[in-house]
Amino acid sequence: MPEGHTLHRLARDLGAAFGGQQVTSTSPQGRFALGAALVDGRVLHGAEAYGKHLFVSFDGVAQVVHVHLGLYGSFIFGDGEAPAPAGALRWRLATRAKYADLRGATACDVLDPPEADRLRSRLGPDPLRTDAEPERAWSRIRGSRAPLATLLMDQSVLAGVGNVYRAEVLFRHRVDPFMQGRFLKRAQWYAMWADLVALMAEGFVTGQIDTVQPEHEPEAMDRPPREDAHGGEVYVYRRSAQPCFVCGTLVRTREHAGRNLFWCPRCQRRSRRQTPQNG
DNA sequence: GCTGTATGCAGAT
DNA sequence: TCTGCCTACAGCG
Repeated sequence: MPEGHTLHRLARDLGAAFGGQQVTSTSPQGRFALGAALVDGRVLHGAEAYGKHLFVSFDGVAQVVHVHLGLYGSFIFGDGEAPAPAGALRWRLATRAKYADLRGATACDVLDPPEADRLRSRLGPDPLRTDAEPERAWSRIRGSRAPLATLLMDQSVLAGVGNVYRAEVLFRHRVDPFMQGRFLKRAQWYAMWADLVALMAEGFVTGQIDTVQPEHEPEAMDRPPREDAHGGEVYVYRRSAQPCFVCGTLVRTREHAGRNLFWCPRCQRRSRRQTPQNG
């Protein structure tokens, strides 16, 4: 479930499991053989997330290992001796006591410091980082004719927000996903930012995306158990054609820039003042 | 066993 | 706007 909170959890877990320890680093699948060998036998110095990107550093090596999970990637942690590698195992970090297996990642490569800087500099502010500057995102949004649904998923505007948090934060602020960025008010943006900071911090702690306020929780009896990968209760994400928890209108979905977008057409109706002159 | 789907993104067109 | 890519799993026949 790789939105930003997942990567920050991963960074924390990698640091806790291997920080300050000498690790073996291998790529049984072979696709990351050179990179894995570069840090094999080194002491893992630390792991840090920027948006959906993970950077792992090692003592005595200037380069960092960069991981992006993409849609399918996962890091699985285990205790004890690692089992014999099976399937497409991109990267394995291990000590005698623990191991971590990376599969399916879009990116797992070695970056030298300038490359890592370049990557980080093209990312917008990350709500889970204390060094984030939400004004940078605002400066991109305020003049933009692109719809908010596009802007919130653009990692150069805002880093770490994915399809679930996008849908949920727009709903929680009753904002029409198709409204152009230039019609969003500054106060609205800062309220959404503060909300993302809080929601994603909670996601970081719990490992779930849970966005529904207690007063909107549906009756437990009426609710099928949720098996979705995001794990928590959400207002609109993947709830198409189900009644909105707030107004009962059926949640809508539409493909937008190659991704599924979900919203409540009543709660997130465009106000007259937000409507562009040309329609 | 096959098909569809998924919390993502880069590169080509 | 499109295609490709990486993996796992549910649902289906």
